[in-house]
Amino acid sequence: MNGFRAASLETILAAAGVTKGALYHHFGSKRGLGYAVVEERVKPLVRERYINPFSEADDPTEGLKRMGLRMEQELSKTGILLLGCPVNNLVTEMSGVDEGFRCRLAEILEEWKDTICDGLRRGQARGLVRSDVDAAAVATMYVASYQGACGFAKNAHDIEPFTACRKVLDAHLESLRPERVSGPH
Amino acid sequence: MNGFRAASLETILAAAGVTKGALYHHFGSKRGLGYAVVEERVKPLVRERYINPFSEADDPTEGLKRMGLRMEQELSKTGILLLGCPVNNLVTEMSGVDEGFRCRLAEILEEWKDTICDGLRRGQARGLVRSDVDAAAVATMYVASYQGACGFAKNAHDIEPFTACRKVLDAHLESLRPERVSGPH
DNA sequence: CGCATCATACAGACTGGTTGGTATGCACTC
DNA sequence: GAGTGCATACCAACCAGTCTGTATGATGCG
Repeated sequence: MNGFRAASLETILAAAGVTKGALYHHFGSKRGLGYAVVEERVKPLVRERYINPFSEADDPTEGLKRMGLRMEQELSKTGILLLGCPVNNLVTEMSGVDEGFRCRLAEILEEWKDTICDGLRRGQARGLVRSDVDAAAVATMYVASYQGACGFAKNAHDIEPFTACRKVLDAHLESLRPERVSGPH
Repeated sequence: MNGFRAASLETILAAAGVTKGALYHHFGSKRGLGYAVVEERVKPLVRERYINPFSEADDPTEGLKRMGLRMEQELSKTGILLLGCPVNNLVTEMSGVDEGFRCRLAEILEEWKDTICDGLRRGQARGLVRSDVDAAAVATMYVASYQGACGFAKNAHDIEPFTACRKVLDAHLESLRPERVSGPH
């Protein structure tokens, strides 16, 4: 809710039930704790919740649709909508002021994008996706759009903008499918 | 760079060349200054730079393309990329902790979305846009996607993700055009 | 006109509270 | 007894906001 910098260390300590000594013994600084959270919590979370399920999907088109749906379900949980996407939050707050955060977040976004890109390319090879689509660009667009949609919904205090965005993106995915080469319309 | 809360009042004061007395005389609080900035700077900026040019465009499809291009040009100016989109920045930082900010930002996003929505509907009436597209949803998606693309590019320290995103969105716009009813392929 | 009165528009020192970080000390293990 | 893992008191820095003082200009009045 408060972001990294406005979050009081004392509050974090109290919530975690540890003392300042323990924290500085293990992490060295507030920043060190932040890095660890990104590496050991946020990154695995994105992997497990969005990246891996997409990788395992048979059809990248369906995989992307399910990714959007999954995110919407997550945001629909009580309280989560108001918190927003942790990646988007940290990107906005920290990428301009701390290289350590920026690089760690870039790793997450890149891995996310690359996985989608690979999936689309495999889809192209198997004739599930039109061969003239720029897989990398589409992958970038999907990651960016869903980040933006999270922000929009967060500010609206309403999941509706996210849903609207997802529907348009789902429709767009259909337009990436190859047209039937033969057969009746 | 620092966001609203981490920005020191003293620094703002020094940069603006005014004193604390003057600020508190006119704005009452730091928050009051923030509200004024959103209302009197950010909102007009979004209007003049993105909303109005789109309204004046003849073809909503072309209008949206130019909107993306305009945003990309803006982000390409030295230093701006690292700052990111002020609307996106404030949404992420403030919408969860301050209703005043949230409402003012929601006004901007809504006006932006509504203008695009109206443009698309007029386009539909004139046969420039397929009648089966959900204008409101598409409008929401465009605003959200460009916000997200700004964040992605900001974190990458590179305009490329924005460009990629814009190209896919431009291609998507073409798919919103009605298919030719008659004539040779 | 000349002077008093008052409101506005600041200037800047000051304050109470909070922050991240540190120094010291203690318990426990090897 | 040396080292590790922590607890806690403490600190300097910084913050938004307040308070007092003052310069300036308008207004009223004799």
